Amino acid sequence: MARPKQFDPEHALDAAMDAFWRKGYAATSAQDLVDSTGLGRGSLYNTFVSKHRLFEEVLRRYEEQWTTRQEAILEGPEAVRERIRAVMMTVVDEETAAQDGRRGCLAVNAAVELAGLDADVTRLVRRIFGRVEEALYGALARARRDGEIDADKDPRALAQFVLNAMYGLRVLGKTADRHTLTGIVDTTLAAL
Amino acid sequence: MARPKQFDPEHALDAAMDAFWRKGYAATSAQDLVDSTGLGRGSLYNTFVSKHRLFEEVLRRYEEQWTTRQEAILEGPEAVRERIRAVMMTVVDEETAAQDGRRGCLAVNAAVELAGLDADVTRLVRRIFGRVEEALYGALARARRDGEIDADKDPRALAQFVLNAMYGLRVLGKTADRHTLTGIVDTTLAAL
DNA sequence: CACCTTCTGGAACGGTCGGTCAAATACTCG
DNA sequence: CGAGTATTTGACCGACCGTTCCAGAAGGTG
Repeated sequence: MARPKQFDPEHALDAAMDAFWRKGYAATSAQDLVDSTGLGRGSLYNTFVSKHRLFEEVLRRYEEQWTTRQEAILEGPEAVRERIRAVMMTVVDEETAAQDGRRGCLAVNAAVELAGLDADVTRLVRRIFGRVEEALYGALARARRDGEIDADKDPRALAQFVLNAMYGLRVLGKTADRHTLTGIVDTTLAAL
Repeated sequence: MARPKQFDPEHALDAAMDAFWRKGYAATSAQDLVDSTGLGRGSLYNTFVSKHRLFEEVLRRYEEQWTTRQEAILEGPEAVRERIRAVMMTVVDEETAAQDGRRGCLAVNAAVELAGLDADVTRLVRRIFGRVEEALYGALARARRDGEIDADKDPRALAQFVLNAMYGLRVLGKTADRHTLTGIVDTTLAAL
């Protein structure tokens, strides 16, 4: 019908995600987004409407990618504790791998920066948190039925407990060393 | 020697802390600081040099106030688990009390927004985290000597585990309800 | 009291913010 | 190949950014 886009919107979304992830929402300028995506200002606004809408889209994409990966690990055939160790260790790995700035979890960063101030972001973050909790709950409930987890433990409480520890790692990961973080993972797993 | 200040710098610092706490560093403008402190631009810059220096001063004041309070609770005469429950519940209370925007912990917010990007803030945050960990460690080491905690438990690992859970609460506190948060506190305490 | 220093309030600074727009361009379809 | 439509480019917008500056006010000191 007309001139097609010269860029891949998903690729641009990934570039924008990287920018927001490193610097946060407020500190990432329109110019930063132009630079990181390589798009012109016009194309950027023509495609993504506004900085805010772009950020929402980025969060949705993050949910799609990250949550799906966590769900896949948690639905695996290994022992629950191994599966939960695996998801927790992806967090530790992410935080300690990058030598240049540990950027944490985009959803956690967004929650800390904007929850309560921005209704749309709050809603998106709540959904991401909810999905991960649900995946943990699924794994733990199944493990309890299978006798891997004591019958007197509440899978819902355990799921929230693990989720809490994972998000703690995102915060402590900003300053703590790998040894400390793996120690926390061990202590957390021992409580299941 | 000359004209004395018409305002109390500590009071201004508290007002600035409130502004930074609610909106974060980047999203708080010089105008916001003028409005919240009630100072003129001249007085503000004459006293606090720059937005960045002011934020550092605010973080130091936060450390002084918050850390001291946590240390006081942890040095108390009650059973360790009660003392640790008390510090964790102050977090839960803070997050669920405010109807208008749960602002979290200033140090956690600063860590998530700026650690890795701002060396001065990273250093200050690391010190705050360190002091709280040390206070927890002191309480747990004493409890182990007194037989309140099993001898085969490592007080350092437990201190970091509790610290991690506290910072998780700061994140989850953005979206979770009080019942969920208290449940997490219970599960965490049961692991000591 | 006059002097000197500091503080105060607000105008003003260059720069950047998020966002818009019109002209040039490149594609599809008839 | 010409008409029509959407994308691209980058100049441009008013508002606001963090910061500076200065004229005048207000004390303490001699």
